[in-house]
Amino acid sequence: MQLDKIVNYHKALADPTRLRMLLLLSQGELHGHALADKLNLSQPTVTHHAAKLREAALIKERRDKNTVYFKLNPEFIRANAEASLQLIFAKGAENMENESPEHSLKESVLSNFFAKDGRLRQIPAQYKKKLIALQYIVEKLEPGVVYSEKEINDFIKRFHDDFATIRREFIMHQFMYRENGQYELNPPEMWTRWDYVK
Amino acid sequence: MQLDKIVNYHKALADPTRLRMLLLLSQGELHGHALADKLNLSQPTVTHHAAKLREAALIKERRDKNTVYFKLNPEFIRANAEASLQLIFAKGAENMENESPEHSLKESVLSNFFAKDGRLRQIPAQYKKKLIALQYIVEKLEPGVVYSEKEINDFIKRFHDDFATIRREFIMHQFMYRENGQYELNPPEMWTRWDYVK
DNA sequence: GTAGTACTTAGATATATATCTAATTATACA
DNA sequence: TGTATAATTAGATATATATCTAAGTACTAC
Repeated sequence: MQLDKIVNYHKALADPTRLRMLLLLSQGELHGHALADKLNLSQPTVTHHAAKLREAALIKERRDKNTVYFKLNPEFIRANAEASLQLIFAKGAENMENESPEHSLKESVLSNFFAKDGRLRQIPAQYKKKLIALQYIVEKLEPGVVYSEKEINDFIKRFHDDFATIRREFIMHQFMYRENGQYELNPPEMWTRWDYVK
Repeated sequence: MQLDKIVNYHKALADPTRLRMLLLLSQGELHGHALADKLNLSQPTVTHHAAKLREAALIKERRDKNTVYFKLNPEFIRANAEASLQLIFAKGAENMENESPEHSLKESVLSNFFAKDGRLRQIPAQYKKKLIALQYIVEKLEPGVVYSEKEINDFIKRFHDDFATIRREFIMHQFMYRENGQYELNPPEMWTRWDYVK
């Protein structure tokens, strides 16, 4: 549900400590310990807030030895801000209506094309249904995380053997972008959404 | 403190019920009862959320007989979204530093130019100090409320007898805007801020 | 392997807040 | 003035969450 994502975005920013963290990170990447120092907080507290920011895809992390460095994920921050305004202004009526009717299509695709163990029986041929299935899978990836091609393949294989086709579809419909063998989720605002396809 | 305003903006939007309210209001104004119906909530709950949205200046209210109509305050919503991104991206370092040093100037102006009863002894001649005094006064106005000229005059007279000069300064430094005798606060982002004046 | 460092998880506590019902206030109108 | 309608306030409750300490995990380096 689109609305929840926007709520989570705002929840992530609705805390002075997290805003201060982002402010510090806007000057460059920092590791957890440094953040705890600068913010006068315990390390677990930093972990707690970092998790929230990561869930909302507002920061990225990179591990070097046993130190984790955090940095901003500016595209996602902007994309969410934009999506929030879009939600309030651009859409309006349709939005509310959209949910129940289209919901049923989504549910029928999920129950018809996915087995009980969560695997995709076959790739839907119909465009709209294919998008629903792809989105369902892609949402299981972590936003902000950089995946190698092997990791993406292994991930997709959990759902379907033809990982090459699905990986290509991910790129084609802008669920992910690829840069020299590295894969990363796009912000949901960039995805080709089945519920806008007429 | 700038940071708190941003936090409050995001807190206001960090709740699904309030987002749904804004969504409904994006299609036009509604009264409390109608909102309660559409959202399947009790009226006190609507009052509760409306208060939060009003505090963050995201909605405006208008009373007709004993019915209160709510509508969006789009400029403020956009201004806050913008300010939030500015905070994270544009500024960075200075922001944190800015606070303590400049704080003392603000405090000295407040204690030197304002009497214990809260009235302004005299309008500061120095530009920066004048802005501090004006901002202090203007912050006592409700965001999103439309004031008549008489109301503004009466309001200013609580602080200083020369209401005409101060009213003119409010407009000049973009604290407020005027449209055929109606006055309304501008979003803080539009104010000429003393702490950015070099 | 053992020790050290950085981070995460678990569990406790205090505060905040979303929601409701019941009581109160404000306004209109007969 | 009395009654009806809409809104607000008060008070109760349940849930969420920010923070801490203590214990556990992951990785490095010797």
